[in-house]
Amino acid sequence: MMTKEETEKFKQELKERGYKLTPQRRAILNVIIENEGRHLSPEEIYEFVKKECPEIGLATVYRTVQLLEKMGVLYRMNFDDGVSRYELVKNTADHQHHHLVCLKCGSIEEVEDDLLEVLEDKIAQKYDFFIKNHDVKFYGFCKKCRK
Amino acid sequence: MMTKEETEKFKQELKERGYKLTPQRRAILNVIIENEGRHLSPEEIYEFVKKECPEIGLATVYRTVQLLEKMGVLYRMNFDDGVSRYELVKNTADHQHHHLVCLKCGSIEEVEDDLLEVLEDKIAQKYDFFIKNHDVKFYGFCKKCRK
DNA sequence: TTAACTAATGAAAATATTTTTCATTGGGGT
DNA sequence: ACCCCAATGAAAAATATTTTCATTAGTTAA
Ligand SMILES: [Zn+2]
Ligand SMILES: [Zn+2]
Ligand SMILES: [Zn+2]
Ligand SMILES: [Zn+2]
Repeated sequence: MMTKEETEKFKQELKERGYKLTPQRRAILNVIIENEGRHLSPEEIYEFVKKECPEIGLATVYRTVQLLEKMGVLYRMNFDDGVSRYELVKNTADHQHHHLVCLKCGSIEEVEDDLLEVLEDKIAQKYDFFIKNHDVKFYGFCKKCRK
Repeated sequence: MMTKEETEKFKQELKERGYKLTPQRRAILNVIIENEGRHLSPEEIYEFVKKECPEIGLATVYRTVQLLEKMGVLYRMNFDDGVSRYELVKNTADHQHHHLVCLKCGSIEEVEDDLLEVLEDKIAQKYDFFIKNHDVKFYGFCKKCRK
């Protein structure tokens, strides 16, 4: 659950862009914060948020995650399972972290280490391409599934 | 256009798995080969292949690219533009190459250098995860769009 | 506090991509 | 040439997402 100060900060950020703080938006952001690390889909967020906000519509969830993405609060990701998934942007790192996707059990693990500076510098030079962010997934088999 | 030998090889690979060589499959693979580097979607493949095979159905294109993916001939990729895109698996490298995606013009450039061995070794150790392949996209601005 | 303005909402319809169904065709082995 | 069953095209269905629209409700300023 967001603290009063966090809610106030969120309200401010919305206001700056001409948006309003609604109970639905607060509830959706709460669900995402409370499930940090889970990479929820709109449908999954909807199921959680209905507990708090039973009258909410799925379209509002879609609209809100898109809004939060535009505001830089969320990242949208695609793990090739047919749905978009969202996670909080960590303001500690300027680039998105990497993901380990298990081909057997589908688990998604986060990788702290970035370690792409060398490669990115090389690419920037060789291809004359300014890199703003990256999307790095490693597919393979997790510890559990290799036993 | 595939040579007679390439077609024969394709037919063999199909046969090994109990599949048949149809004019549709040949035409679809031809389109993909002739557009190497273009990352075509099923709909785009369909438009090309209709010139050769006007009676073909879109469902056959979908079925065929999935078959070719299962056979290890194609990779399916997602550039977040709402469609799947396919490209030939290059049998020179064991891992898929990286892509530079321009956030302005949408162009997709391929990166020869892999340079992920160090990172992958580190991940394999630290996270006890066996890496089979990766999906690496760099988002940013291409040379042309930075002018 | 109230009134006014307009953004946001829920429900339903629409859209877009992909998959499935099913009757028919045709590849490939005999 | 014949048979078997995999493959096909067309249409329907399934799935995820977006849009429409009438109504509700934040926010601001009188
Ligand atoms: Zn696993
Ligand atoms: Zn993550
Ligand atoms: Zn560009
Ligand atoms: Zn490529």
